[in-house]
Amino acid sequence: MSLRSETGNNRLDDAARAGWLYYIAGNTQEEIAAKLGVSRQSAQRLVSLAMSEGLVKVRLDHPIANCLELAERLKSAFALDFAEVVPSDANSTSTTIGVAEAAAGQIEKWLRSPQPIIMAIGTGRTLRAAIEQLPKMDCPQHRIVSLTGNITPDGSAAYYNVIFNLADKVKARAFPMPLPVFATSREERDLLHQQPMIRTTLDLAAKANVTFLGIGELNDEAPLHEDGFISADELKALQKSGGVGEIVGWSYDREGRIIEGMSNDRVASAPIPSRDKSLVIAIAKGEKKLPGIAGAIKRRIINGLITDELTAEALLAE
Amino acid sequence: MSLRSETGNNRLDDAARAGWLYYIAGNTQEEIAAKLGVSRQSAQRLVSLAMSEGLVKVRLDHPIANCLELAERLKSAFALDFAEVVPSDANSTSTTIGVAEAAAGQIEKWLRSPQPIIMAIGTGRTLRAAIEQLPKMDCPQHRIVSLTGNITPDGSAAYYNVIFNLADKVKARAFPMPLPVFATSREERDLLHQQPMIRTTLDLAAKANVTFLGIGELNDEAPLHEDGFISADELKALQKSGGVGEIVGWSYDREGRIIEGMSNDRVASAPIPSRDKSLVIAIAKGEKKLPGIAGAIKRRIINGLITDELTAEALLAE
DNA sequence: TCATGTGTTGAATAATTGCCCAACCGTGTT
DNA sequence: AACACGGTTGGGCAATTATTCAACACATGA
Repeated sequence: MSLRSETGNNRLDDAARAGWLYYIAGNTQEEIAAKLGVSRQSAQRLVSLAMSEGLVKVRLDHPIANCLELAERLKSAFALDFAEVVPSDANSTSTTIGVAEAAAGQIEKWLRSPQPIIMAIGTGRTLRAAIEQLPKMDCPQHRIVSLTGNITPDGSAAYYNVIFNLADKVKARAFPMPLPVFATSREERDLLHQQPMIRTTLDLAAKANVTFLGIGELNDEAPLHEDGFISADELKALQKSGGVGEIVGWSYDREGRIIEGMSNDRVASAPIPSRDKSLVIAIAKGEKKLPGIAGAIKRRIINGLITDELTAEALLAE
Repeated sequence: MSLRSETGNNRLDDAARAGWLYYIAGNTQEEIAAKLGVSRQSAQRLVSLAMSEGLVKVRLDHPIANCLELAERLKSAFALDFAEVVPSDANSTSTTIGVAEAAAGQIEKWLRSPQPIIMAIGTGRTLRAAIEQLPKMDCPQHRIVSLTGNITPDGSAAYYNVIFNLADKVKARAFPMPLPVFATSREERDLLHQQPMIRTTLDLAAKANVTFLGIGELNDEAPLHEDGFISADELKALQKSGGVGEIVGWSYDREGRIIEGMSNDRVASAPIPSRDKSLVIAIAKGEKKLPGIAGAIKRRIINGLITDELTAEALLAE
């Protein structure tokens, strides 16, 4: 089917072909090998390549009773407007597996709307994993706005700022914030926010219909620190003031109170959109994020949550 | 009743859970069995249940996926024994790009067979482009037979008769038809076909294991006319009789019926090999050829097709 | 009560898949 | 020319998954 000696692009093509024959047409790898004219081992490699390159996307479409029930209980216990709970895999240490797929499902659902919507996007590893699960789409009617700056302290683009990936994949208009994630001072931040272009983006963010964001922990592996946005001293200070979690850079304590001063004075992120007029959905799971999630839902910093069974149970046990 | 439906629900629940652990979390069935507290076999059954019940949805996010699906649909809609669809490039006006490479791949695959085969070859621009894509090979075990004469009305070799190019490239024995493409009359054609050497070639063609050929349109740019095989008047007459396409010189209408009389009386080509006992694969794409392709598959003048996405969709839309 | 049909189970086994390794190929460097 | 290197290939084998089969549970209706 394919000639030898061709480029890497062709390799992905073959991988897609193999993946299709395997996962959709149900061929064995031996049959695929025959059809593609390669050895069985190569067919196996192509199939696994299709998977590892994310060409193949698996989604599970069934409301598992326990998860549904947990979601309902979460909604009623914390006055959430939206909750989704996915099964837990006790052994897995991944902080994204499962919730990323579920988040992708939700994001896709919103984007399928023919009515134009404004979707605000936070940042983080979980969100990035979710975006990766999204299929290619064509949604020119929607606008996607970033809640955070996209420039790191060293001047490079922030890796976990995923608005470009998202807008690219779904062909929607993107409104990034061409700002550092943190300004050097409150004054600079306020000044930056005065700029007309930034103003427009901030206004757009405030009008978002739905927001998807992650929750960062503020323990010693806080992503805010690991990614170089705040110093070790600042992290310590935040912890001392009771900081347990962080959303688009805004740190808060276990009661969900935004901490006054410190790094919060410098966050250049947009304010989190209204939880009265729109859905603000956090995607987060895991024991380490528990205090952060608990704080965020307590004061309705968010009003929607995608998490897993274990986390849901822990939240309800409090 | 409630008990029954409850157990059924639980079973599906477990299936969903097992499917989730398997496809999303990447557990082995043994791990799943341990987590769900069932035997490994039961876990396997749950996983396969999740799949067969459609709980698990697999998607392939790559342009090739659509092509493979279209190929399957073509096969089932038109009872084809073979179909391949390549991605369309809407910008390109080439009538060969993509399909030529795919055809080359198929031809190569057949030629790689260690068992001796007989391959019949039609004529045309698309086929020529396909042959050009072929790598050099060494296939003395195979025989390649031309379905058409190789002499133009002016006595020169027909340019789009590609059997020599092909046989040369793959070092197989070639059986051309040392005849004009069209005789001057039915009587002459029949007489020519009586010649022992031609007889042998015709017999060989009838025994072909696989045939590759192109489809010519019968609009005002009909290659049959442009290459000087039929006059403008003859073309008009064919069009008037409903002619929409032509295969190795045989003209047919939109129902795939070979047109009686006219140029068909003079075609010196071999009959198209059996579609019951062998594969007859046409390589054709493009809007202009659409009626020709549609007619040919309708009556199974061919039982295999290599085309592109747009053409495949148009064929299926009829 | 008992045959009967339906559906589930685990053991055994067959089929398929995943992985390691040595060999090989093309490329660039000394 | 010799050589190292990154990447690919197919053989061999171990792990995993699918299927078959006999046994069994259980509801149903005679």
